[in-house]
Parts: sequence; C-alpha cells; structure tokens
Amino acid sequence: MEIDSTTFNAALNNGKSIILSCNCSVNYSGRAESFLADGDRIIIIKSDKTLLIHQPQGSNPINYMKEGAAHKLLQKDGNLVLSSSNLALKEYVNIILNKIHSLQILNLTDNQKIQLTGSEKDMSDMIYNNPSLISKDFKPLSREEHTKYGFIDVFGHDKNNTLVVIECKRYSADFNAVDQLLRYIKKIKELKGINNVKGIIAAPKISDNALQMLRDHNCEFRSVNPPKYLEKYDKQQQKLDFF
Amino acid sequence: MEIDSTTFNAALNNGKSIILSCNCSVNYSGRAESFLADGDRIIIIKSDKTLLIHQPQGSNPINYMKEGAAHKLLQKDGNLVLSSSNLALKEYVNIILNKIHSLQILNLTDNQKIQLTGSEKDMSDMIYNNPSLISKDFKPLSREEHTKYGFIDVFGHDKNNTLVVIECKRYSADFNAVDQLLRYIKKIKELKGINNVKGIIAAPKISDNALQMLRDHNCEFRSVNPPKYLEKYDKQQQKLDFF
DNA sequence: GGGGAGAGATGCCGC
DNA sequence: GCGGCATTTCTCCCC
Repeated sequence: MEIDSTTFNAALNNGKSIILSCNCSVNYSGRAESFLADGDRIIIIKSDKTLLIHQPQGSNPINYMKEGAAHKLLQKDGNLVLSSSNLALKEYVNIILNKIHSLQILNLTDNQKIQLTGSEKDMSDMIYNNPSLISKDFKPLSREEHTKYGFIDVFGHDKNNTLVVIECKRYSADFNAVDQLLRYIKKIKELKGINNVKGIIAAPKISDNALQMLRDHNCEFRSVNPPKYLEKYDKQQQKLDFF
Repeated sequence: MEIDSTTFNAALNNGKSIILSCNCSVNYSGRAESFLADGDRIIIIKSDKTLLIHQPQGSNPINYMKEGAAHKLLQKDGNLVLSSSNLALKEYVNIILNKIHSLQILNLTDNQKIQLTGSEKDMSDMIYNNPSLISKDFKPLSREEHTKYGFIDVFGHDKNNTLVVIECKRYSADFNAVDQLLRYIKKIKELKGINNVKGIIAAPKISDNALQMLRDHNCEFRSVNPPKYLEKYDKQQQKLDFF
C-alpha cells in the first residue's frame, strides 16, 4: 500500500487522528536510547500529537512520544521515514517504514472525562467520614493535607488527644508505605516538639516484612478496602453472561 | 458502518489484531470502577488479547485490560456491546458501541525485542567499572546484589575498609531514594553487627529536601549521569533535519 | 504467586 | 518549571 505524504502531513496539521499498521524499525533518542528491529506494529498519532508505537503483544507502547511533538513523513536515504521530535525535551523518534499494511485518517472528538472510584483518595475520604473503620476512639481532623507536615492522607487524634497519622494504600502496603508514614511522624514530632505521635497504615493488606518494620516502630496496621461506589451490577451475573 | 459479529469473533479466536474506531461508552469493574460517557475512541485488541481503549488525546489508554482476557462482540438490550473479562483477575470491561467509524482486522507478526540503554542498571555497571566516578578511594565489590541486605546497586569499601553502599537513580533522587539507601544501611549494620557503613546516592540530581535528609543521616550525593551507549548520531544534525 | 524495585514510567496537584 | 506522590500503574527478577 502506498502513502501520499502530502495527505499524511496535512492530516497531522489538521488535528486528525492517524492509525497506521506497518512493518518498521524504530530508533529512539532522548532520556534514554533504544533500537527496535523490523517487525509489524500499530502506530497511532493522536490529535494532540501524541505518538504511540505498539507491538502486536503487550499492553504498553514499545516506543512513544508525549503530546506536543512534531511529526513529519519524508523520504530519506531511499526509505519512507516518520520522523518525530520534541525539541523542548530533546527527544527524537525515527521510524523507517518498510511496508504499509493499512492507514486510517480520522476526525475524532471526545470531551468526556472518566469517572473513577476506588482510589486512595476515596479511601481517605471514607475513613474521614467513617473513623470507626480505624478505631472507635479515632477523631479525624483533616484529610489529604498538603501541609508542612507532608501529604498526609488522614490526620486526627485519639481519646487521649494523641495525634494520629494514617497512610492509606489502595492495594498492598510495602516498605515504601512504611517509610512514608515514618517520615510524616518524624516531621510532626520535630515541628510540634512532641514525642508521642501514633502511626497507622490502612490498606487491604501488607507484606510480612513491611508489617515487621511497622511494628518495630510501634505503628499499627488496619485492614481496610477501598470503596467502589460505582458498582452497579452483580459480578456473578456478568460471569454468566460470558459463557 | 456495519460490523459482522461472526467475522469479528472469528478474528478474536485466530490471533488477529483488531483496530476499531468508534463512538462508545465504557464501563470498567475490577481493581477499581469507572464509567466513561459517549465519545470517539480507538479500540485495539492485540493478538495476545490485550485490550486498549484510547481517547483522541493523551498518552495512556483511558481503559484497558491485560493480556489473556476474553472478548466477545454481542447484541445486548438493543446495543452492540464489546464485552471483555478476565475471570482470574475478576476484571470486566463493557463497551457500548454507538457508531463504528472504521474496523481493521490484521495479521501482525513481530518477534523483536527492544534494545535500550541509559537505565539504572547501566549506571551501576558504569560505576562498578569506573569507581573513580564516586571517589578515588572507592573499591567496588559487587553490583545489582539481590542479597539478604536488599537490592543494592553497587556495594564496596573505601581505603579504610569502611563498607560503602551506593544507590543509583537515573533521573532525580527523591525521598524514596534516600529511604531505600537508609534501609539498606540499617540492615547491613544489623546483620554484620557493625556501626560504620557509608551511604552514597549517585544520580544526575537530587531534590533539596532529599539532599537535606541525606546529609542529616551523614550520607553523600554524587552527581552522575546514566550512560547512553547506543547514541549513534549527532543530535544537532537531527535538529537540522527537521526544519 | 508475592515481594521488592525500576520505568524513556505517566499524571495530578501544589508551589 | 520542580516536588512529592498515586497509579486499574506495568514490568522484571527473585524467592
């Protein structure tokens, strides 16, 4: 299949979305350097000039360029080349197109934003509104605090007015989660000049090693699952629909 | 444009890659829950059953499903629906297809693996082979050690036989990098029963706060850039090619 | 399969 | 722009 460079480059300049399947090789130079030898790929250039190069397997693009790049289809050294650059980021992608399998030039419009639930923020909101999930003594004071103490998910105190810091994780808590919690506690102790701050990790689960480290520092773990408000239909029913 | 469900489902079962542009809405249920209202999107199902749903802007898929999912095109409640599930992961995606703009069914083959340089491992290799990048006194003993001490990038000693731990970061070092380094040092001290281990972070740069924390713990920072062995052509020349 | 950590991470928000 | 942090992170490697 032949490509008309003029049509292609015009599409690039008119906010079209381009989908190209082809056999190609790919060079990348920027934050790192990469080379990918000849093979069949799917190339997408979006209306915002995002470039995606996908192999026929795997969920991540094998090469890509962020929005705002410049793209140009041209002949070079006897090859058809799609040349992409982001001068601000000093990033370059060159694709040598050996064979074009298909080309789509599309005018796509989509102004929708995704609605998502079950995030860590949803978890901290839930705990703020239902503090008994942590303990019947826990009184929340603030959530998602971007203060001098750090980015604390939920902050409050217990019945003895001891300050309590809660770090939420939507999946499994690990060393990093414990490090974060201990960093916040340390900073609060320093800034307030006190020596008694309680730390709690709230997550569906925690690794054995992280739990050990947590307990070594006299902190606690609470098993809490992120809320999923959008859940509308019975999963069992969905399963039956499939088979 | 009309879609023949039989052809579509046959393609799914024959390892084809499918590219579909359409107006659709998307429901996701799994690790989280999401809903995306009507808009134009590009949908890809790869030969390994990876599902990608892309809006006309942005580099990440707005919804997706990992390889190994089951997909089926069917009529439901008067709508054409692409129904995807991964029972093992309890993940479900339902796409209501309002209008099909284009459909490509392709037989793509690609066995190539990408060659990449400039990673953190390349950095630790470079430091291991050129220890003077750290200090003229530094003698490396091992690299990329997955031992009981942790995953230490470069491990060695100085002229006084003091143990030295180096944590590499290919971009900017942050709190997390310092936490990692301190965790490794702590563990080595415990396991070896010694009290004198030196910690160094090697990275192109480090945030002010992380540097403060590093120095508070008597550790040091060395400015080191990751190597880029594949670099083949002059970037200035590339720039000129573009304009 | 889980744990730990890197990634050309990306994306978001705040300063 | 950088910083700090979550992500349906993903991917790799090792246990």
